[in-house]
Amino acid sequence: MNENLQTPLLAPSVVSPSLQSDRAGARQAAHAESTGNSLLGAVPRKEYQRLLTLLEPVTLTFGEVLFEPGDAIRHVYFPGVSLVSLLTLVDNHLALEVGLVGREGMVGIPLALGVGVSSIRALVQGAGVAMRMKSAQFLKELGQSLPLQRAVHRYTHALMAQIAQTAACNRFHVVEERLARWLLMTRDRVQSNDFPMTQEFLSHMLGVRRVGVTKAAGELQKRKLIEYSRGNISIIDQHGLEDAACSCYRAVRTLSA
Amino acid sequence: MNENLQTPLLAPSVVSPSLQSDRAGARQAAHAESTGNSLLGAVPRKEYQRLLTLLEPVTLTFGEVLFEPGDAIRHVYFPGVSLVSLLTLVDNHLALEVGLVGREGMVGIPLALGVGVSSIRALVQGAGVAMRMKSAQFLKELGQSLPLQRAVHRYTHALMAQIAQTAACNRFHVVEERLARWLLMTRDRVQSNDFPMTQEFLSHMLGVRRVGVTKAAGELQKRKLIEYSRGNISIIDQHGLEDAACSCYRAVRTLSA
DNA sequence: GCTGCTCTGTGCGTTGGCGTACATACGGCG
DNA sequence: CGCCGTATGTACGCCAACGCACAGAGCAGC
Repeated sequence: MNENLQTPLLAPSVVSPSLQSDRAGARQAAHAESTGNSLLGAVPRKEYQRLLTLLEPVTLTFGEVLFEPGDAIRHVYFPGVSLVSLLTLVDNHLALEVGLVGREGMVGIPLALGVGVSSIRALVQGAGVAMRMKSAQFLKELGQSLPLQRAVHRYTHALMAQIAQTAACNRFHVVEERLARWLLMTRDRVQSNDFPMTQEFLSHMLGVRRVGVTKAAGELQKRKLIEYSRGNISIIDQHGLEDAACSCYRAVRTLSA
Repeated sequence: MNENLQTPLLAPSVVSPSLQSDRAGARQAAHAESTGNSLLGAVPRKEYQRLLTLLEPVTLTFGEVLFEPGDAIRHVYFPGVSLVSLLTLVDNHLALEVGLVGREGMVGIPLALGVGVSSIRALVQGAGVAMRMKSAQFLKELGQSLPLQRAVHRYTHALMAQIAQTAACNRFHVVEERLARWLLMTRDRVQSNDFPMTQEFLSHMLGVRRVGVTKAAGELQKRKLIEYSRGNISIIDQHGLEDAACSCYRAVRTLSA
């Protein structure tokens, strides 16, 4: 697999007006800035401060695998400016992304459901910072903090909805629509209009051939919705891209709001 | 849509030896017999008795919709000898099954995650009996009973895994393999080798054309794995069918165990 | 400035599933 | 017994995506 995506995804110094008006932005409490994670940001300041003492900042590097199917979950991760893909493996070699976790969520949901073993692969797809907590401590905190429990449960539901929507999307929509959707979802999570991303990598996420991505991306570029070259993609027409994406994009965003 | 499936799915008077040795059977507590639901069966007898007083037996009829996307969840359902499909809708007309709930689970998981609105359609696919509880009472019980909470959480995880696996399955496997898998999963839940089922209906579950099902089912019949005629399907070679199914069948069964 | 690697683009033939249309077969009901 | 509705089967052209193979193109390092 290529390794050219190890460059961290940097938060843009200037956030576009349209991003600021996004629901995700509105939901994020001000005190979340020290972690960058808005799920943690949803708990009251006092408890948040306590959680902070248990959280360890880590740098996630591109291609890093947090869990494989069958692995014990040792830590839960709260991405800041980083991005983690949840992949289902099938037949021991094919992979398909079923979920995308950024600052709005956490990695390690099964633990919150009393299951200590991952059934999917969690792959770092955008390098950057995250906070993590030992599983045992997380469980303890979860038992003591109702707000944390609520936030985690709420996110669990959003993730389930996302996975279900993705399932249907993969069945009914063509590559070009799905690619557009994926780029938009990634953009929402890294809050930047350009990010490192090869077609090879995209092909694994979408579960198609690399040439399928080449064709779809070429078409989007021809229509002046995106630009890309050698592992970097820029969204240049967000609204146009939303029109090019399937309805699943707006559907999932509504559910997560 | 056809209506010939309103015949209740009857539990066979004689359960085959292979079914008895299934993990699902082993997990089911004896006192669950009054509801037929093994999720409820996982809570201790004492609490179970209390839950019983709050549960109302209902008969689910084929084609009945328990929730549509956006609906408030008024009751949670614990199927006995009945079967509920969870469908994701896309573009307002296409539907795809992402989950299948039988006696091993419950319908209305979002409620347990603090979300009172369904994001999917829950469609009765096999008529029969179920128990239901008012949402408010369910939430109250959930807050008071750790064993119930554990059982629900555990099932939530299994359902998520099932949905994720289904997503990949729909992407990578051909209709014939998916059909075989679906028949086996249904069999596990109704605990019978034959059940009413039209190809038209199957096509909606698998998200393919009816003729696609005709072709795949014809092939399976030619190979003497199943038999069918006018809305009834019989599995005549379970092991052969398991070989014909994709690996997802065994994968999901392992996860749910 | 050349070499080498990675990323991207193109060109086959193949295929699984699609949309549509129509043809047969079973079974209940009058 | 014959009719009719539903279930199932067959046929045809079409297309998105497949697997495979190889050709340019940009960037890095020596």
